[in-house]
Amino acid sequence: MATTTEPLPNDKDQNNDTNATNNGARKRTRATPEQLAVLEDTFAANVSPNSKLRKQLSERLQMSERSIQIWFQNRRAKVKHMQKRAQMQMQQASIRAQLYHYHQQQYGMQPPPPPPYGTPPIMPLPPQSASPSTPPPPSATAMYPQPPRVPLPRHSIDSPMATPPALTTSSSTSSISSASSLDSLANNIPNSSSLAYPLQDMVNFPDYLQGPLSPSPSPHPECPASMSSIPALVPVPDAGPTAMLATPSQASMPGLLPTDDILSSDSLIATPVSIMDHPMTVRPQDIWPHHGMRSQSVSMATIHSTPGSSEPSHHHFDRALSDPPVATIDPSNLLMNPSSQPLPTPSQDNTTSHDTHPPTPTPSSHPEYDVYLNCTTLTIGTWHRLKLRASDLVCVLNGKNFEWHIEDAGCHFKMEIPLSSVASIEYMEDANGLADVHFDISESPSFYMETTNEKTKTHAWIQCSDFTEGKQASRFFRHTLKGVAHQIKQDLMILMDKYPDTHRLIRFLDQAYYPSPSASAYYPADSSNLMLPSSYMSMANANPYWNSVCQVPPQPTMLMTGAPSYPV
Amino acid sequence: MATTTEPLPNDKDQNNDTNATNNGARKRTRATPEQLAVLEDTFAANVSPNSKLRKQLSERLQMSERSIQIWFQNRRAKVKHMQKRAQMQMQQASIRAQLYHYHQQQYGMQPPPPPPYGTPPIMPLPPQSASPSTPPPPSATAMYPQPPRVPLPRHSIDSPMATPPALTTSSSTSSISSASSLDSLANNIPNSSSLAYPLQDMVNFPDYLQGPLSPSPSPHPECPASMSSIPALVPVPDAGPTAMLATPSQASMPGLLPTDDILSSDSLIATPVSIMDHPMTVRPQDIWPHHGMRSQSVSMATIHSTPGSSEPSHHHFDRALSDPPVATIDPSNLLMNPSSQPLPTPSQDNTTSHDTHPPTPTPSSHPEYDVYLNCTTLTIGTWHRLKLRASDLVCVLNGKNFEWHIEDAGCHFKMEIPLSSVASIEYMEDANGLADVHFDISESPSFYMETTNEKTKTHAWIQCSDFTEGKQASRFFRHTLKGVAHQIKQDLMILMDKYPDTHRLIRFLDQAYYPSPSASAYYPADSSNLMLPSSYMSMANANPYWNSVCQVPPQPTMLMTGAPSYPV
DNA sequence: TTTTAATTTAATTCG
DNA sequence: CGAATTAAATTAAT
Repeated sequence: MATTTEPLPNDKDQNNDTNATNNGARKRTRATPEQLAVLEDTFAANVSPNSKLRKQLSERLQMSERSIQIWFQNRRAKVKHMQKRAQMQMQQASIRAQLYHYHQQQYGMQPPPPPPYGTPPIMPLPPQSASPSTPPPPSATAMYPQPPRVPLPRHSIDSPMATPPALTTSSSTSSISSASSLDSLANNIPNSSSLAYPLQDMVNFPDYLQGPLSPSPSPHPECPASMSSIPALVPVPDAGPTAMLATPSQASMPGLLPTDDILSSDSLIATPVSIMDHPMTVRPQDIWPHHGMRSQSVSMATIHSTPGSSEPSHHHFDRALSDPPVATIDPSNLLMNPSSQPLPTPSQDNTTSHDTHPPTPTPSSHPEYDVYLNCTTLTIGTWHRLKLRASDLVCVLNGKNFEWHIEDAGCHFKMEIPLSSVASIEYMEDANGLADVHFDISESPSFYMETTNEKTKTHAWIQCSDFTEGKQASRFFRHTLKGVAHQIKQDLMILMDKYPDTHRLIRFLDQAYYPSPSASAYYPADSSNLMLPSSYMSMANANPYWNSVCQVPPQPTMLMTGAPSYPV
Repeated sequence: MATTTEPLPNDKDQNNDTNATNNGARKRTRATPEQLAVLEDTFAANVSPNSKLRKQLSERLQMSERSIQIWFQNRRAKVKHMQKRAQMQMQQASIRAQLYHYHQQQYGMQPPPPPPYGTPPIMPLPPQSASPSTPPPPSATAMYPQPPRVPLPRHSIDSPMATPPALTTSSSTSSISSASSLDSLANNIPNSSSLAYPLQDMVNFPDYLQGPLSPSPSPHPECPASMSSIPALVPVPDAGPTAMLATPSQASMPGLLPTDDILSSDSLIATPVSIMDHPMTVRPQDIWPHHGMRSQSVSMATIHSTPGSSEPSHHHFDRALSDPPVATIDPSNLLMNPSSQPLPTPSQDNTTSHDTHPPTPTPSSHPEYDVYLNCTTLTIGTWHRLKLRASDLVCVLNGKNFEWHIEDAGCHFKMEIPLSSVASIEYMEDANGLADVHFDISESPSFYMETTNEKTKTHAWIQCSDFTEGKQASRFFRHTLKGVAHQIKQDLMILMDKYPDTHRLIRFLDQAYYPSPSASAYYPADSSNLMLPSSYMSMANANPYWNSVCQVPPQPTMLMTGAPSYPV
């Protein structure tokens, strides 16, 4: 009772309920910023720590294990909730896009003006979706300050060809404007009666499209991409599968302590965490109030399909930093891309994900090895995608492209970055055993979503518009993957091994400090060397949950710091 | 969709997982109040219905069988969890009692003041157990609103005799105050240094005594009553084996439907329920939020031993409704009561419990027959004891006393009610095939706990303080047994047969209504007559789990209603 | 009001 | 089936 410094464990059984009377007087213990920093940092790498890690956190943070557990529960719930909101926005935007397109086709006229908030009145939507009692989700045009608009080429909105709803292959292409310009345009159009007729008289929107907007307790809406039965209505998610996670350190959180010994080794490797069933789609500012920048959400999606091409070619739209790309919609071609390519989700059996994959069903037909980058988070601008379960985020160098795969509520998205457009890849490790890998690219990625032909049960990728919130991926050309340091470092080395031409791109930077002394207590003095893929494999296999939450293998971080093994 | 009124509650098969993405959007189907009422009512009589009964419930409640099953599982787990919590409180109180007593003996001074919350500072506890981030568990004295305190006779606390720790027989008797007075006293004493010395330097508390207070991962603490190795430390559970169950109807739940046809006959008699390993110790408000009254937990136990008497005599303390009894402690005599009387647990072979027992090993040496009252619940005030397994609750008229036996985590308790103090026994049957038997008594019962001499392996009953939560048994003189109607009715008839002088006490009241028409679906038209003990016997034998959860035999309830068979 | 700690309950997984 | 865990929903404190 006298000598010990602080590692006095908490009374592991105090949590057993304290309120003896169960009198609802719950006492709230607010987490201090320091505690929060550690918790968030841990959450960034492991959204569902096992009891051992929780115990370590408990000791470190002087919180009860119960509180730790509850914090993580609530944290996951929070992300999930955000995702739900964001997805609703996405679908609303999608419906608006369909509407707009339908109008284009049917009447060759300006689309009905969307209301300043929420859903357009022409939609047979329940009033409460736009009722003031339920504040409309901070969508897009309403919530975010409009960026400086670059005048758009008029032709992009001035070709209202009255194309009939093409249910079959048709080369008709209706160009529409990009989101912000459309919105600004639409907002200036009075809600004329001729445009406000009820659309549902002609079009029966399937339930799942009205899903989240319906007042009825409809089941969770399906992915609107698998809608081959209604080819004219192309849901083009616009807000996209925006998901997020950032570490407080990334967000330049003030008062952040260099907490580093969270990612304990053995406790992490053995965690049979349950994999969350929902991918996360949230906006960064919902989770990280420290993000000063507010991204701008957009309202209208665009699709550019490439008929007949089994792999969509890269369309490098003319773009500027402040000018979203302009694409065209041709719904008639949506199902013309029958290359059934299931989403590569190596993390579902991702115990081998560190290994080079022999020819696997990949989004592309390149014979090259796929190299997977095991990461927890993808960040572009302030848009984030958090990997809570295996399929939420898959980053792979596949042939000549980097591909970021995102699965959200059954919808598969991806963006492709040609390796040729990558200017540099920077690996930066922090003191917490985490690392960022910055991809500086020279042009916008290409965006795709997967469609499912429900008749043939085949899948196809169709190009779509930038699905990141605010189309940030079209403006910010630095993509950052965040992951466990040595894990992603190894992936990079594998990458260099398989793709020697990346040597000139990759740089390993030691951002900062070595692990703090206290970290040694958590990282056992395991001096095992950096494992090469062959030996790494077996280790990964030891934990079937390997990639699901990007758990860290039992390797001391300090071995990862210092000079890069592959200086280029 | 047109005719039915409203009983189309939940779409019983909507849960077939619409989301193809296997995003396990766990659909939570919340039970309606009506469903809950039925479930709780069923649970009150049968905590583990078999599949047949579950199926009936499923049809009746429009819930899936799976949901029914899960509900019961969770319900059992809930009770069990409550029990664990309550027992830990009990043990904490016990430890405090020991501490206090130790102080009394060692130093003849006031006990160290307990801190406002949690464990006293003299305990070797890690600092963070009192850190602000982890608020200590609110102990009984802290959480419960203190009742109006009745001034206690000062002598009860003014005899701080410096008795040395009596490890052998000693007639020294140190009087201590009752719980509330002790707490109030202790709280007023400043934490002077002379009292805050480390006690463990002189006394090695066994691990199981420090159980919930210890920072070490101690295993589940044993019953503190079997501690003959440390005779000076007499664990006197104070919160006692509080357990509970009440039916929603008893708790005057609003919106309760007269559901009555739950206790299906054959499905009940054949249920091979697994017997839970833990008795239940929960507080009523944990389970029945409808209980308006909040019991007051107390902090200090008292013991009054009766040296040399093989059966403790009844000490009728001076008591008032708001004044807990005051007793004395003489730990030297704790092991002086070597009548090894195993707890009579007739329900372990209780298929014969309806029969008159020939001379069995009973707590008393009376030659009279023991008559067991098969019941599910004992209720005193808002304190409840639920019988989940056989030994959890045994109610027996044994010679001249009613005895309520309670076994909790290896600890045996009982309270004795002299037959002479019973003013009336009322049998009231409800429409659900359950019945309450109200015992109105004229004085407080006597309370005992069983000790085990670990050397001789003999057991002994020592008198202890009221172990019901809040010492309600010392204030409320109506004891209610709840059980299966005709079962307990028969027991009463047997009782009257064996103890003719109880005729004047027992009254059979027909509380209410006949079973509702819908009940006929669940009570097969088995018009078998009220079985007399002789014929009843065989039937009871058919189910070895007969008494463990007080399952109801296949007898129509309506036969039980109506005029009492033994009008007095 | 929003955020978040905490509770309750339905459901899942594993042994 | 139970134990442990988790998610969904809710409550309540901030």
